[in-house]
Amino acid sequence: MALKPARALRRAAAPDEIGEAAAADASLDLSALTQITGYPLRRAQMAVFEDFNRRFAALELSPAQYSALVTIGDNPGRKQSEIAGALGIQRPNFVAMMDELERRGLAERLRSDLDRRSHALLLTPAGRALVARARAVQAEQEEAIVQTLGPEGRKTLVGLLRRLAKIE
Amino acid sequence: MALKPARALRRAAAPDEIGEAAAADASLDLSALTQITGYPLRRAQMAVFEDFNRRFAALELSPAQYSALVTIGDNPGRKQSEIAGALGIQRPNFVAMMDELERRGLAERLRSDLDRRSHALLLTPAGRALVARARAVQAEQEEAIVQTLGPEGRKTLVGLLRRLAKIE
DNA sequence: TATTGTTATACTCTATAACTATA
DNA sequence: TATAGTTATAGAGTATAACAATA
Repeated sequence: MALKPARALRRAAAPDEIGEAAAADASLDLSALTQITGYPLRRAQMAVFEDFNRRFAALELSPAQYSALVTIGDNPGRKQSEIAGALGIQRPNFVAMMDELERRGLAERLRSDLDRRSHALLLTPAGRALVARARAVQAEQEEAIVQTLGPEGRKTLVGLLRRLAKIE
Repeated sequence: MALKPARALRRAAAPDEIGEAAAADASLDLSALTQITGYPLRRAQMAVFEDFNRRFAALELSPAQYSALVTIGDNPGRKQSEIAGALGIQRPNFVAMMDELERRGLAERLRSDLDRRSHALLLTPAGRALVARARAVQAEQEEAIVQTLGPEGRKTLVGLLRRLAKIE
């Protein structure tokens, strides 16, 4: 279903903005991990996604659902397998997500006339309205990251991550 | 494509940077996702962990197991709950991991005399030998990242990720 | 009463094989 | 034969409640 409400609500009393996990035992030596790329990469991803879930609890959108709706909205009429493939989601796993988005009246599948095997994906008016609200919430998270890293830091980070993920 | 070709061919031109989407379908517009932090952060984490798994297949070590062994080795005698907490792993989930590391003769649990509820964690000689080999493999992955981002790029990335994850 | 390790459990994510209907 | 969508399923990963032993 939606996200994990318990998990999102659990962090309601957290003091800071974005995650703060491993500080429990400051006397522990984690230097061998914090110096390599993979460990802070994983921790940062967890922190940002946790923050995302908290901000998007009211809209009931997971990161994957947000990425799907935005991609459908920017690429209307594309095949289901094209959307899934672009997002790195296995085709079988994308079926349940589309079922849910369709059930909530946010997106729809239209059978193509040219190739009746495929489904053309579109946003509904309600889906477009939700995406508009969601983009505004997302902009707030991005602004929070700017507060932490500075505008240049954020931009540098995104560029380095894109090169590392080979998505540009 | 089939129903409304005009809309299907529409391209939302990215105002900011490059919009040339991911590898699978180069014509898909993912610019709304690649410009925000969360999406490339997730994709980069997936790519780095996939590369980690390939490199560590021979040693049969997952990223989580590597982090546990390194942390135990750098903090011998610590309580099981301290190691788990420092790594952001729930205590119940750490039990099975320790069972496996112990079964493979890499780590051991010693009952503390001071507080007989707790287990002090240590590496075995075999565990220390494996960690030494694993650190060398890890250094190779880090060098591959330097090849992609440059030495300065890698260092900058790790620093930004640490600040974002609030670990230090 | 609180804490440590543990068991049991459940829910999400992800990966693969195989089916159907089309091509 | 091959492809798009689907079903079924299995495996990780991660979350919480509750229990026994110990403090």
